[in-house]
This record gives sequence, C-alpha cells and structure tokens, in this order.
Amino acid sequence: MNPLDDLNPHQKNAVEYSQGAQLIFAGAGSGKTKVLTHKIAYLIDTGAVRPENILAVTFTNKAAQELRSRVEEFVGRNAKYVHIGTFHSICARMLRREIEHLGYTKQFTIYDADDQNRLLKKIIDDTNIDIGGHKPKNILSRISYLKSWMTSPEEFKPRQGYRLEQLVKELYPLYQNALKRSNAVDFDDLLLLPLELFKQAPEILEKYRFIYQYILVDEYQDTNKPQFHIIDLLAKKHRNLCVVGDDDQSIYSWRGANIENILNFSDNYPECKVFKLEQNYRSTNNILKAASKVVANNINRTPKELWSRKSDGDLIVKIEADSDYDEAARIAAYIQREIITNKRKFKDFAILYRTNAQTRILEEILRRNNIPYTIIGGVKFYERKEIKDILAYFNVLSNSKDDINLKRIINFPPRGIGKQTLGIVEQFAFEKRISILEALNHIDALELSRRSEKSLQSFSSIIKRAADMRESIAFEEWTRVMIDEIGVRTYFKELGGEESIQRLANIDELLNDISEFCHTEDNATLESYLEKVSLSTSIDTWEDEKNTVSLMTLHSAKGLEFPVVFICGLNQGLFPLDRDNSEKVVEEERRLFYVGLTRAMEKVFLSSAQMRNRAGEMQYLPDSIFLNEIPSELMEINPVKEGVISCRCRKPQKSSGKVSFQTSDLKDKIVRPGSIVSHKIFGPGKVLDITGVGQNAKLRIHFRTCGTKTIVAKFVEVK
DNA sequence: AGCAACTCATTTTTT
DNA sequence: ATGAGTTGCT
Repeated sequence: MNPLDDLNPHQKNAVEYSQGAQLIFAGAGSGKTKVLTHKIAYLIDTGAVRPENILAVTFTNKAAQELRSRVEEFVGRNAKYVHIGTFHSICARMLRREIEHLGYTKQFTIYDADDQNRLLKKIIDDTNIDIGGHKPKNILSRISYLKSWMTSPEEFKPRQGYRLEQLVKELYPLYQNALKRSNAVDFDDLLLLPLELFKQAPEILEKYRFIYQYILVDEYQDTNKPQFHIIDLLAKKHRNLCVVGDDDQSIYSWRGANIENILNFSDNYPECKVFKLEQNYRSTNNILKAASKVVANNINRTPKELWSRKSDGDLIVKIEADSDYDEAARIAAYIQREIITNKRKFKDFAILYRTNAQTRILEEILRRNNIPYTIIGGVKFYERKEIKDILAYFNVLSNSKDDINLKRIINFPPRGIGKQTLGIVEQFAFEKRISILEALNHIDALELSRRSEKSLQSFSSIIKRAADMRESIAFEEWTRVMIDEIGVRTYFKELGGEESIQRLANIDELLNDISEFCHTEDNATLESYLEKVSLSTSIDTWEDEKNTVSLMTLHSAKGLEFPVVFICGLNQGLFPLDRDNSEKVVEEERRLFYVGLTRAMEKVFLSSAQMRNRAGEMQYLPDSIFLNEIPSELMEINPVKEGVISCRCRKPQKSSGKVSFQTSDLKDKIVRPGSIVSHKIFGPGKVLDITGVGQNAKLRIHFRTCGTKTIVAKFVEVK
C-alpha cells in the first residue's frame, strides 16, 4: 500500500509535509497514529530519510510496539531500524552507552518508587533528620516534581514556615548524592542526565543529532521541561521535527508536563507549519457532542471543532446509584444486558475510574457476576515482593554498588543475617567508603560472632558463584541456575500455604517472561532485561485480544479505545478529585473526563453514587459538576429500573477460571462456633466462640496441639 | 532472629 | 477497609 492512500485531505497534507518543523493538532480519534505511521512510511518510501535516521517518541511502550508493527506493514523489515520508543526507554538506551562521561558505570540501576523510598529512608535514618510526621513518599514526590522542572538542589528556595519544603531542601541533595554513590538513577534522572551529557560532551550531542535526523513526537501536550529540551537540542540542527498532540488531552501536569510546550511550539520553531485534524473516526456523534460541550468549558485551550460522519448513536446513559456497591452492581448488570441484547463481548467494555482505590468494589462485584476482567495498573507484576526480591539479586549482580537492592536480599531467604550483623557491615562499608557488597570481601576485618560470619560468608559465596557463572553460561540458563542457587523455591515450598503456592507460580511466570524475552530480543542480557523490567508498565503488558472487561484509571486509558466505556465515581470530590480547587486543577480534571468520554466508540455510561465508603467512613457526595456540562438531551437516566438490576443480591460464586495474575482471591469465609479452622502455626482447631465481625473478628479456638487460644479471624483458614 | 498481632494513618493520577 | 510500621513474644 502507498503511504498516501487511505487518508483524508488533512491527514494527507500532514503526511506529505516533510520539510522542517511541523505541529499537528490531532483531536481525539482523528487518526493520529495513522498519520504518524503513514508519515514514517512516507519518509522511508520516498527515500527522503533512512529508517535508522528516524526517531519516533511515543508515550508508552505499547504505543511504540503498535507504531512499529504498523510501519512494518508498509516498509517491511526496514521498520526494524527506525528508532521508536518512549522518552524514558530512548534515554536509558543512550545512557547505557554514554553514561561513563558522567561518572556512573554502564551497569547503573534504574530505581523504581520502592527503591527510591528505601534509599530516602536510609538517608533519613543515617542522618537522624527529624521528618516530624511528613512521609518519605511525599518528600520524594516533591523532589521528583522539582526535578521535572529542572530545579537543582541549590536553586530550590523553600518557603519560610513550610516544614516539608525545608526537609526537601535538606534531603534533595543528599538523595541525589546517594543515588550517584549507588550507581543508580531514578526516572527523572533518565531525562536529566542526557541533558547533562549533551552539555558536558557536545560531541555526543553531535553524534545523536547525526543519527536522529528526523524526529517525531507523539502526545506532545504531555511532555515536560527536560523532554522539551532533549527534543529541542536534538532537532535544532536539522529542524526536522514533527510534534503531534492535543492540548485538550493534557493530563499530566502534576508530574511536570507543560502544556505550554505545545501551545508555544511556534515561538521556538517560527517556521513551523500547523496542521489540524478535526474529523473524528472513533465515536458516534452523541458521544462527540457531549465531549466537545464538556471540554469547551475550559478557558486555556486552542479552539477546535471535532466532527464525525457517524450517526448519532445511542444516548449517553447516566447511572444514578445509591452506593458504591450499587454502582458496581448496576455496571455489572448493564454489561450483562449489553452482551445479551447487543451481542457484545467482554472485551468490548472498559470501566474507567479516577483513583485505583475504586477497583476493589468493582472487582468484587464483577467476580460475583462471573464477568471476567483484567485490571490494568494497581500492583504490577514486577512489583510483587517475591519478584522484586529475585530481581534484586539480578540488580546486585549487575551493579555491585547497589546497596538498596543488596539490603533487600542479604537476608532473603532468611539466612540469619539480622539487624545487628547488617549494622556492623554497613558501618564498616560507610567508614571505608565502599559498598556493602565490597565490604563482604573483608569479613575477617569485622568483629562478628562465628555464626554471623558464617552467614555472611554463605551469602557472599552465592553472589560470587553467580558472578562467575555469568561468564560461562547464557543469560536464560543463568537465571534458572540462579533461582536454584538462591533457594527461593525451596524456601517457599517449605513455608507452605496458599500464599506460597501463588508466589511459586509467580516465580515460574517470571522465568517464562525471561525466556520469552530471550527468544524475542536479539541480544538478551541481564542488563537489557532489567531495563525492560524497570521501564515496563501495566499497559505495556496488557493483552488486548483477551476476552475480558478492562478496568483502569482514566490516566491509563489515554490512547486506547473501546466500543463501550463506563466512567464511574462521577461524584464531586472524587471526580473532579479535590485537593485544592483552583481553576487550573479543575481544567485538568475536565480534560481527564474528556479523555474518558472520547475513548468510547459506541456507548458511554456515566455513574455516580450518593454514598461512598471513603477511607473507611461513609460519605455523601453530590453529583460531579461535569455531569451538568453534558446537555440533558444527550443523556438518559437509569433507563433500566431497579427490579431488573438485581445482581448484587446474587450469592458469591467461584470465579469462572483464571482471570489474571493481578486478580486476588475473594475471601468468602463463613465461620461460626463449631467450625473447623486451620492456623499456620497451631494447625487445625475448633472455633468455640466469636467476638466481632469480618476479618478482624476475634475467634476463641481450641487447638489439638496447644489448647485454647484467641486468634484474629484473618489469620486462620476455614476448612 | 523471626514471626504474630497490634496501632495508626491513609486514598491521585505514573514514566 | 487495608497496609505499613512497630511491638512484643518465643
């Protein structure tokens, strides 16, 4: 197929224009990915640019994969040479090659939120700084925000009387130093260090300018300051820069995304040509009208008019529920109704919400109704404890300075290295200015009991053996041997119980993942695998062909489309979420709502619940102001009456099979006096009486092994 | 050193 | 309603 075929005139103009800077305002569903795909193919096809000289930056790895496979349809194997990836993955790859200029080694570790948290906590412990009630996580998010605006520790001016800001001022430089000492970078560093590199070594900038002669950036409205500078520096010479975005879909200002980047693009590239794509191919007209009306309430935007040739379609359905449970039940009922009356499949539905905390109830109700679902987001696979522990071994093997990961595993599985022993080693390492792993080479110099010394020796030799093995066997095989060496499997097998079985299954899943990686990646190494792991998100691993309902936050839904979309929790305080009610914040929430509405192809359901359980207490919340912004003639309220919706009364049933490893088991324990239960330590026993209800009820249990004890319900298994 | 159970605070969104 | 951090027992 020709890259200029199958395009509307506006799309065609945008594809054809390939001389210099270009700004494409692409409304929701206007064929943005299509234009990017065709444009890359066009550049290659016409011989204007060689595939290896094209850089395309997308928002998620999934989008990158999709773009690559669509380009492949045009240009075949040439697609392989196009540089396509997210800002973070492209920067990580660049740093892997060049970071030594900045005093790190190529084996640097990418720290995730949990690693960052451990690192900051260690600093707080070591320095005895009193953080008086403030949480390390909050301090970190402030630091991250400063970094996303490129404010250095020295430049940051805390306001008088703001304790949190004083703490940030104190801890930010220490945190930064600690990262470097650990040969580690955080997500913000991935964007900042390339800029540092370009400044310190202009020849490297030249090199990449030479490689990336034509640059395309997707979702440009959500780029932040460092991202802007990276692109700007790279593009400055050839000035072949095509940015695509939609200011109405800018939803990441809280992490430093700067909408001005797109609104003021022509200030930096005065020669740029502006294109607008306003024909929507995704949604029915009613959906589009509603979305346009909503977003028109925002002041800070470029005016635009989305239109569609599609029919009006169904009205938007407003679901008015009594409670959050009722809301979930009604959603479940509408899904079943749509499946029966309109022959839809489970995978046609997405349920979108503002906060991850809303998943729990939805999950429970869907499960009770035998509706298969996949949760995108929440606890990610690679963040599970047992997985992170194994990955910590891998990280330590790659980067010997990584004390944070080393501390995770020095006593996992338990080998008798406690606080005391670790403290001695840490102190020694601190004094000698070496890493903990290096300190283990001098065990004899430490004053330790025979026992502790032996434990440390055994840990140290596991690491040494593993390091030696890396030389001689391939990565995939090495991981398998490693997992045996570590003894995690044996540990969980001996520990027993339901939870251990799940953990063992997850470890197998990890091995499968590694093996798949090794068979798809050209040169799979420990480092390249770790990089993939640290940069992958739950959206990236989402299998869209699986026939399940998708549950995710509105943020995660960006860039996706579904025939039927539910947006739930449309209550004032929850969506828009209240933290401070400045107009700027409401505008971003409104854009988020706009993003949600425009995900839908055929049908939208909007739900609110009068009463919701928030942080353990019931709250009455009025309807979201956003609901009033949709013209009433486009909406029908509770079209199906109460009697029809009865599924919430249904009895809990076992799930219809494996839904996903992210789905946790519903605990339907019914305990009464006389029930036989089993305790992990004390074994089987008979319940004598019960005080309280639910998971925290206290049970008096007579155990065969050790007589009568009082145990909290959640610690026993019902027979 | 290790685990069971308590207390207390906690709900934004994520690369 | 849950989880993290911590205590207190073995």
